Amino acid sequence: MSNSTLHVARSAERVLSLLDAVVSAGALSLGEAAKIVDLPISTALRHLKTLELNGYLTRAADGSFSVGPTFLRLAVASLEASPMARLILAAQPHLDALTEATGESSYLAVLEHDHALYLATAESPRAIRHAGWVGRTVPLDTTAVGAALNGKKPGSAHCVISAVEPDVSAAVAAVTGPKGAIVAALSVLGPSQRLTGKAMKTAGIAVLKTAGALSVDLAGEQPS
Amino acid sequence: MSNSTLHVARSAERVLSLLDAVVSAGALSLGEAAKIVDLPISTALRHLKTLELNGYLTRAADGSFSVGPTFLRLAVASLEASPMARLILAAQPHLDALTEATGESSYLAVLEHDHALYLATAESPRAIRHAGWVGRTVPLDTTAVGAALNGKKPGSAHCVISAVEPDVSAAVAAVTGPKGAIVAALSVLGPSQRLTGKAMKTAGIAVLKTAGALSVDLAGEQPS
DNA sequence: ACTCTATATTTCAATTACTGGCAACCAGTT
DNA sequence: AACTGGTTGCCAGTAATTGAAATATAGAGT
Repeated sequence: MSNSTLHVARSAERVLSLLDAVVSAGALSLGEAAKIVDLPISTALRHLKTLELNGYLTRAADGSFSVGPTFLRLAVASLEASPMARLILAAQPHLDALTEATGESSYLAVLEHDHALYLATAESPRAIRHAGWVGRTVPLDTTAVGAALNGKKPGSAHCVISAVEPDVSAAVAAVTGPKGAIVAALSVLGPSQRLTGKAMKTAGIAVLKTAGALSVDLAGEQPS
Repeated sequence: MSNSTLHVARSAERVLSLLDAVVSAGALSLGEAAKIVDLPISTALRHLKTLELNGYLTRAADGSFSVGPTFLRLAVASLEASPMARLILAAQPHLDALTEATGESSYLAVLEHDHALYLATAESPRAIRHAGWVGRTVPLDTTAVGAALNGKKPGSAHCVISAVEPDVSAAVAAVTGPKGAIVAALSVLGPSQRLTGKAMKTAGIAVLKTAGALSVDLAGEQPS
C-alpha cells in the first residue's frame, strides 16, 4: 500500500493464517497445519495453542484442531450484524447450483469502495478451473462484474473476455435486494478456450436465471 | 494454567482481542477499540491494520473498523461445517424470548468433553444480572446444566441453587435434536435473592416451554 | 480566517519478546 | 522394535515489536 515503516506483527499474521487454514479445512492436525502455512512444527504448535487458549480453536480428543467457541460466537455475531454475511449465506446454495449447471466456477461479488470484491464461490470440479479469487478485488471500469454492479446493462447477462487476466472469460448478472437496488453480482468464470460460443451462451442464461432466483430469495427474507 | 515456558506470542493475543472487540461491537473507531483492549493508540492501529491487510477487518470511509471479507468467509465456512453453529443460530431468538419473558439472562450450553460449555446468551436488561459466561465451562456433576445435559431428569425443568457460585440460581431444561437425543441445555440464570419462589417457578415453566420450542425448530430443519 | 480539540497517522531508537533448531520423551501403530 | 506424530523444554541471537512523542487531519466554534 504505502508505508515503509509499518511493522505488521509477524506472529500475528502467522496466527491469522493458521486460523484461516484450520477453519477453512474444518479440522487439521498439528503436522498438516504446519505444512499448509509452512512453519516449523514447534512454532506452529505455539501459535495453535495461543488460538486454543483464546477459544478461537478447540482441540479434539485425537489432537486435531477445529473451530472453537470464541470464533463461533464472533461468527454468529458477525452474521447477525452484517447484511453482507446474510447475503453470502443466501447466495451459497445458488452458487453451488450455478456451478453444477455450468461446470465452471461461480462467484458472488459486491461493490467495495471503487472496486468489486469477490465474497464467495463454488468451485468447478474440473481440473482446469478458475480458483482462488475470494477476497480479491478487481477494478470496476474494465470488468464485467464492474459493469453489472454499476447497473450498466440491467436485466441482461454480460458475456465477455475478462480484461483482468487474458485467458479468463466471464458471464455476469446483477442481483437486486429487497428494495430493487443492485446489491451484488453473480459471475461464472472459466478458461477462455472452454467458455466460448455455445458454452458461453448456456452460462449466460444460467447466471441470469440464478441471479433472478437469488434476488427473489433476498426479497422474501424477513427483516427480523 | 500449566505451562511455565510456553511463549505465547503477545502480539498475537492482542490482535485476537482486537478482532474480538471489533466484531462483537459491530463497528469501532480506532480510539474506542484501543480503549476497550487497553492498548496505546499507535499499537492498536498497527494491529488493526494487520487485520485489515489480511481482510479480517475492513475500514469504512469514516475510519471505523468492522468485519471484513476474510472473516466473513471463515464465519460462513464454520457455520456451514459446524452443527454447533447452526444450533447457536437457531437458539438465539429463543434465548431472546426467554430473557424477555423472565427478565433474567438466559444461556445455551452444550456438552464439551466432561464439562458444560456456555455457547450463547441473551443478557437481562436489568442492572443486576448474570453476565459474561459465554465461552466458560462448568463441571457437570455439581450443576443443573450438567444434570440436564446428562439427561438425569428428562422432560422437566431443574430449579436449583447453583454450586458454582454461591449467589447464582438457575432454571434449566434439556434441548433435543432431530433424532431425539439431548444436544444442548437452556438455562435462565439470575441472582439467588431475586430468582426465588414464584419467580423461579415462572422461570422453570418458561425455560421448559422454550426448550420444547427450540427442539421442534431443530427437528424441523432440513438436513441440506 | 483562525483557534481549539479530538482523532488519526507517522516516525524512530531501545529492547524485548519471538523464533526455530535440537534433543529427549511419550503414546499409539505396524 | 522400529516408526510416526505429537509434546515439552531449553537457549542464544536477532529481527520484530513497542509506545512516546511529533505531526497531520478534520470538525466545531468564534
